[in-house]
Amino acid sequence: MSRMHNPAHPGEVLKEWLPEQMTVTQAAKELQISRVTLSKLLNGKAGLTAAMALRLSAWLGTTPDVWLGMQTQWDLWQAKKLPKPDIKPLERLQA
Amino acid sequence: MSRMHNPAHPGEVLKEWLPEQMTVTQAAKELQISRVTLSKLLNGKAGLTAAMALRLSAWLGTTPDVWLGMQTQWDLWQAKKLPKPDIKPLERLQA
DNA sequence: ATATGCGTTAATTAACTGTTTACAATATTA
DNA sequence: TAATATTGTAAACAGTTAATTAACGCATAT
Repeated sequence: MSRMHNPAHPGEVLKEWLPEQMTVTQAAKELQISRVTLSKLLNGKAGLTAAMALRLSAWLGTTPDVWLGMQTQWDLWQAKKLPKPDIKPLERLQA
Repeated sequence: MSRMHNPAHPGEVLKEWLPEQMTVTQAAKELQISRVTLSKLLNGKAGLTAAMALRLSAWLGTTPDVWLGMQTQWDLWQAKKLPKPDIKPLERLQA
């Protein structure tokens, strides 16, 4: 019953972690990635990879799992929107 | 302190869910994917996608999160093996 | 021998991340 | 006002990956 609502894109959440006066350019520099890559992530134009999760955790002092987990939930939500194949549950002999 | 050891590839775990006499060909048919796709997954030659997690959950009666979570842990483990950039923790004013 | 079924590999396609470069629009500052 | 900085976006490129179909080697059965 949990996770019923459209999960936020990890980039949206990341925005809230950036200090008020920190520019995207500066943040990208500290994360040692290109400004374009960070911009796309922040604006939901790219996914959050495992490598990026490690960078964020090192920078922000979180666990990488948090970030990657957000991406996972996002991916699942997107996948659920697609037409689903009609898969018959596996018949187990003697449940 | 958890997840210290090399996590199993989701395909390895999936193997244990297949009934003894079930062939890869038959399982692929029920999952409505090609036999090649399933074979590669089972042998760790491909990752477990969100769409696949939904198929598996429909077929095996689990949550999709379980499968996708395994892939997440696997991805993280692999990413940790790569050379990591030296990222300085973000200086927060007044922690 | 012939055919059928099985699992894996090969080749191809499509999609995606990340980079650099470039450009337009908007802010900031001198 | 004029110069500078920032941002979002796009194009082009390289590298990776999932998925498909075709093809291969191997086994088993007819």
